[in-house]
Amino acid sequence: MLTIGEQIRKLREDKGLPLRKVSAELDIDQSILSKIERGERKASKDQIIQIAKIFNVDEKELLINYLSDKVLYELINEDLATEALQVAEKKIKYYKTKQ
Amino acid sequence: MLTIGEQIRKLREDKGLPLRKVSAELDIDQSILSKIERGERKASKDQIIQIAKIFNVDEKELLINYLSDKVLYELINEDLATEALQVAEKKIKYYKTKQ
DNA sequence: AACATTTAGACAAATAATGTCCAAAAATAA
DNA sequence: TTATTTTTGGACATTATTTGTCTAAATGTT
Repeated sequence: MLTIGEQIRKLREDKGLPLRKVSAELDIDQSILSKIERGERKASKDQIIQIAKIFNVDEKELLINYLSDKVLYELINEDLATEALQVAEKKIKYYKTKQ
Repeated sequence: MLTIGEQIRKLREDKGLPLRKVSAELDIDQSILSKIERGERKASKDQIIQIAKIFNVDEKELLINYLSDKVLYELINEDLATEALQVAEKKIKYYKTKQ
């Protein structure tokens, strides 16, 4: 189970690319990409989509990892995280059927 | 199934209190509380805890509703919301056992 | 009508997000 | 070891978001 940052680093290292190359494609400074990979900064949704393209991997899978990390980040310091997630699931289902 | 805002409004109206009174206790303008109740603004965690005290209701229950709403808000426009939530649950469990 | 309550929106201040740039540290190659 | 490349840390700037005040308009109540 990898964080989105770890997954990006793995994709990059598996191709033997330096931060410089990938960050150039993303049009951001390499230090930002370094921070994203180490979880010190968050990527944007657009950046994740671009990364999926760059490494030719399934966009959905990457986005799911990205989104679940965002949720994790929001709840990780909460005692009631598990309970909140379960209620969130019910709510999501409820509002999805409503739409 | 009420949003945290709807729940707060219900608590307040059941006691017949005007926004003015409750917002004074929370030390915010009444227009802010009005917006919180209608989901136009987000409350802070501290405000939720204070609201639980003001209305003498279970703090945990209110916090779970608050946190799940925050998650919902983050995912409601995402096609992959359900999938992300399920992965988030696995991750939470994983990181909880690690700690 | 008079009064109380709620809502809308312009505005301001504080905080968070997002990036650049450069130098230091670490890893790799010669 | 020295040189080179890559990665990381942090100061700084800019922009966006959050969080609030204030006032006036809208709505509800007596």
